[in-house]
Amino acid sequence: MMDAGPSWTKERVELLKRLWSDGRSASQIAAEIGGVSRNAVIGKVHRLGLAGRVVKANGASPAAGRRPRSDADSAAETPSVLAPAPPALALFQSAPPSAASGLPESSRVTIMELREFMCRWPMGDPSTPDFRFCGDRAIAGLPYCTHHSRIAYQPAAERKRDRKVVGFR
DNA sequence: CCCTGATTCGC
DNA sequence: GCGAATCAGG
Repeated sequence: MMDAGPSWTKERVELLKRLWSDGRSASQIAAEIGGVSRNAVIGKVHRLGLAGRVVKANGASPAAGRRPRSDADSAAETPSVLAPAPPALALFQSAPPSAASGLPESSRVTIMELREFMCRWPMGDPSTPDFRFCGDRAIAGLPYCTHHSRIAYQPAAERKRDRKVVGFR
């Protein structure tokens, strides 16, 4: 039989649509469908016009896949905007600089900005207005992002002794 | 570093 | 149409 590669059959497309609308990530869908990469899934999703599950407020993320491989323009690249002064919000007065250990603390959102797919790891004192949630992309089915999931779900064997107070920070 | 989706473009 | 490469961001 000349069964070429398992392309996007109607069944596979329907499965894709279903999983995508179901909120599964591209990589998860790719793994579930099998035989395709997450890029393939994303590409197909876009061609199907399914992209943009999340309604962004105001085209907040225009930047994405440019392809600088064309050296032609790379030569004429203009550095332009240099970022001289980082705002450096001094958010948590109780947060020492000891975060140098590599603590991501990337996004931080208020409870109003918190979405289902965002990490609910509490950060700061809940009794103060500075209180935020981590807000990173949560692992599907879990309330936390990958980083905080590792903290929250430590194997008992590993945290036996080194269990420093994880405290919400 | 892990992940996420977005985009471009050679095939 | 397809998806790897690449990008930006969490």
